[in-house]
Amino acid sequence: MGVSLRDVARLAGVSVKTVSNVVNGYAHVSAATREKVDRALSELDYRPNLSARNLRQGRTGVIALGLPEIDKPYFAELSRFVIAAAAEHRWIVVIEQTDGDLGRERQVLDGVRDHRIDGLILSPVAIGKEELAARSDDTALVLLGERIHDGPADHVAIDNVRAAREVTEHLIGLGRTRVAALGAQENAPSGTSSVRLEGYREAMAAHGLPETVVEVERFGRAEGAAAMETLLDSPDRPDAVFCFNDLLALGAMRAILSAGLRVPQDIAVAGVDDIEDGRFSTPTLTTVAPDKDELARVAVDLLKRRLDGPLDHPVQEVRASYHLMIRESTSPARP
Amino acid sequence: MGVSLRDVARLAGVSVKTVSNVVNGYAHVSAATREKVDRALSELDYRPNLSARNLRQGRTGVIALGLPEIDKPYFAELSRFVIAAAAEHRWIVVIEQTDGDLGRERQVLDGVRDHRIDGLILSPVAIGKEELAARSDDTALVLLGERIHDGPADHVAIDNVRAAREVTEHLIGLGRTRVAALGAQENAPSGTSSVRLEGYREAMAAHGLPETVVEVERFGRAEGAAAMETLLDSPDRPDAVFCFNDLLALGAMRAILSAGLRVPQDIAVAGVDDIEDGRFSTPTLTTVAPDKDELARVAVDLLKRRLDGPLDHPVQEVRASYHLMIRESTSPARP
DNA sequence: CAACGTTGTTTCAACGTTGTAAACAGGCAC
DNA sequence: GTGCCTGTTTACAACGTTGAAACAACGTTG
Repeated sequence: MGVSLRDVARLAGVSVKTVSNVVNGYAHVSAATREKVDRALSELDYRPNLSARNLRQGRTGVIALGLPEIDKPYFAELSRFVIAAAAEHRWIVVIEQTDGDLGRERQVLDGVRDHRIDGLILSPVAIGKEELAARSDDTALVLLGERIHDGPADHVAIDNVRAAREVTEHLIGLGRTRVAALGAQENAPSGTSSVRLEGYREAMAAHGLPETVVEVERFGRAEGAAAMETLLDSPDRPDAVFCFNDLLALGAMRAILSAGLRVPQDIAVAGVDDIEDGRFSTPTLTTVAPDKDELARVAVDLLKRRLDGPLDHPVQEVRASYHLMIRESTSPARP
Repeated sequence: MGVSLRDVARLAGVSVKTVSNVVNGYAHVSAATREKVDRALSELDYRPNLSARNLRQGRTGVIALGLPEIDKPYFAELSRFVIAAAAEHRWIVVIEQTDGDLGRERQVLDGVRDHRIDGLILSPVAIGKEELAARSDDTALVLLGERIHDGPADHVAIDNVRAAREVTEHLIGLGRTRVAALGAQENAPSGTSSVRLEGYREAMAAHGLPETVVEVERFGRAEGAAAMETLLDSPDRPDAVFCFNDLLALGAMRAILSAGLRVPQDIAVAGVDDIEDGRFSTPTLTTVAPDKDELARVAVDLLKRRLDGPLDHPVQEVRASYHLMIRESTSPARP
């Protein structure tokens, strides 16, 4: 193994504990001793063994971030902020991929315990609130995203219902009357889809417009394109589409353009997530932009509070901010 | 803390070591004892404390993946495969972001040691081969990507020179004669840019065509768009552009389309990386598709070999495979 | 000058695990 | 009964660290 406190102590001619005290900045160490120890420390290039420190202190300095897929742009961008926020608390971040699969989500919850990871930020897809509540493990947990509200753990997300309503209102405000929702999911009762669908419905109902809802299996470009194609073939083709995320929207735009139609002139398109692709697509994509930095920061802070504070701290629900980014895909002007 | 071997041993009425033996699948344990212990294990829901195990064994079961930015699609997609490949060896993966910054790359190399991480897969941008060679740390290291060849550590990458030459040949094969290279970098002598530039030059020289090379600061969409705009303004506007990655290419396409020109009719565009965006952009993007799964798998395997094998194992250079994905952005037919 | 507080340093034990070596039981051959 | 395998189980020590407590030296106070 590497250099231990013992080696440093031997070289400096002091006890192991004194070296430990110097390393940890303990106040009552004489200047002379401190200097001796410091010299030995740098001569041997000592690095603390975190496994040992953690064994002693019961903390590992590692948190996990459980996501469906790291290579979906939204999650990749979010990860960036989570890693940065965690670094401010001197945590490093392990990424775990669940593929939105229940078994994998359970594994992540378990694996976190195996590795004595200090806490977990999880973006759940499949797991239910009851199962989370029943979990025996007491590792700190923060939920990220829209899947579970009023659950057994701290939670941070934007107000999806309101955001979805606002996007839909925006599309209606362009004068469109056949506004479709793309991205519903049958088997996700309390998930992302259902809250966004709810917002869409509120807006459509408020304006007395008929609803058109298309379901998808997953939230990818391919699914967005396929779903859009069925919409294009329908007798009452929409003149605007609210896609439940940007990938669906990009796929949908691709399908519209491939069919020889124009965006936004023939069909306006909006999404959610504000991924970078949408800022450079042709046309650029109108979207709901969640404050990802805030989401990440709040999630990490909640974890920190949970770890430092008493275990019976009440569960927190935090709403992060967002704003509507209006771009070419819903531009009223003809570009 | 949680349940320890000691607790299980007490309940089962055996020694701590016997429980350890059962947990680790040691052969010579009588069926009766094994059953007693197993019952106690599941009754208490025992989970090994990896900090302790690691302290004992000198391994942490954690590897790090050092990348410039996790939210660049190429790296996000690569991460997915690295995490999956690592999981097969029961490793978990910490993501470290360097922002392509020398100081951050140094920190990652150091931080890895602090956390006693078993190994590091690094995609270097700024750090030099000399500095890596001089590093005192003996943590296993694998380099990923094109930055450093014949360096002090195992290395895996595709043959970038050849790939770049093939893309350029493909563009020339379309009958284009003013083929520009977009993505050169002044201050990266042995980096991604220079190998791709080399391949471009080889192809252009072989056909006696004049070179046009545009530099960029970074490999993002915005830079691709900006660089393309300068090309569009130039007196001898290119009829094809080989961009050194897909983000540059997507930005470039955006600029071309915004200027009212068509891709590929007026200007054909090709990139490198095969990120998902390029499969759904309008038009879809021709690109060099590295086998990311292979890259990740080889990197992890090299790390594994380095960890298990003797320290003086000779440095390995591995070439991963790739293929040219021809899509609409270089299609000869008029879509 | 005795009792006490402060500062600096050390000793000890413990965190949970596993490798080593040794102890132990049973069966078998002599 | 003794010796010797084989299989099973255990005691002990060690990985590197730090909290608690003890201790030594010294200065202050009544």
